[in-house]
Amino acid sequence: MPLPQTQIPGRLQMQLAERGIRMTGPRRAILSVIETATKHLDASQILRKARTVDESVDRSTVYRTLGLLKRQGLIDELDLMHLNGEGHYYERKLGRDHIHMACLRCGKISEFVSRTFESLKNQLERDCHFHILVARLEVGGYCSACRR
Amino acid sequence: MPLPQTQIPGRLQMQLAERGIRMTGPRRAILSVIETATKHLDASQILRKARTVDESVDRSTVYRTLGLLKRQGLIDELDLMHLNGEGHYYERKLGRDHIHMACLRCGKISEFVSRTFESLKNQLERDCHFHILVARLEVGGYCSACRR
DNA sequence: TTCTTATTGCGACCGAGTCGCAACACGCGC
DNA sequence: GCGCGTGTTGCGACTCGGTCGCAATAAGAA
Ligand SMILES: [Mn+2]
Ligand SMILES: [Mn+2]
Ligand SMILES: [Zn+2]
Ligand SMILES: [Zn+2]
Repeated sequence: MPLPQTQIPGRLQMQLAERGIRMTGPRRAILSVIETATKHLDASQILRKARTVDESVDRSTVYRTLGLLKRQGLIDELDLMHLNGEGHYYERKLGRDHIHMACLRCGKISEFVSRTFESLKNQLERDCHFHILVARLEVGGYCSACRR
Repeated sequence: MPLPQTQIPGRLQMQLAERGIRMTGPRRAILSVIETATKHLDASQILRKARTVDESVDRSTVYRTLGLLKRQGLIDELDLMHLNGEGHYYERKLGRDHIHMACLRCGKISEFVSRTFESLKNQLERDCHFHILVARLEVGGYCSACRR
């Protein structure tokens, strides 16, 4: 069996280590895929890419790892308006939340960071006495290019 | 075959009529279920309730009708954080959008109307030149009773 | 190195949602 | 009220995203 390629442990790997969570070959492969992703990936895309690193990774391991990362609050799960089928998309959670806009005509996904969004969440926590762990704002409509 | 029970045509039924969309028995059953719902229903709950009005309604007709109502912008589709399985929930779209909060411990769903949310949407339309047709803000966390 | 325990691959499974098709019924024009 | 064309329906088969139980395996603490 080939050595797992020595790679600088990414942030995700470190964050799991800090929490005392066991690190394995398949996990390293999946984490690196998520960490180096340049767009929102669904589970089957993550699987395919992870397999180019570790041939033997199984579909269920991908789902189990995504479940782990969700529970740890390290990734977000998105619908992106279910533009293509019923699947979900995943992305690393970074400092500030962002809004996702999906164009219903061309399918383009754009992102937007907003101070107002932060205020809205604060208002919610205050007025509703609700402790927010995840907040997902997804919008569907027409992007600047497709709108007329 | 029994006459479809004569019922005052609800708002949804009227809105479809205005748009010149054909009205049928199964549709009337499904619309009335959605219109009289007191909580967020998923497709199988809608089916079950619709069948108490019209025994013969089929699962696929429910999905087709939900698709129609979505395309017409008359209902919203919700994840409610997928607290139970992967299904979606539906509710009539009324005047002002509202936010959904799902308690990850007790499962309670609460709703909240916010002026800030409206401003946020306006800001988005202005700053991103994006024409919003649907906006879904869903929040997961702990409700006032479960938080400590 | 040993030992415990978490994790994995596998295969079978489940449930949500879709689709093609032939039968049906809505509602328009007569 | 009576046809007729077209939109809608029920049905059954299917796809696809995601889950689960289990025996084999590998982490990592001691
Ligand atoms: Mn994003
Ligand atoms: Mn969803
Ligand atoms: Zn577009
Ligand atoms: Zn609660």
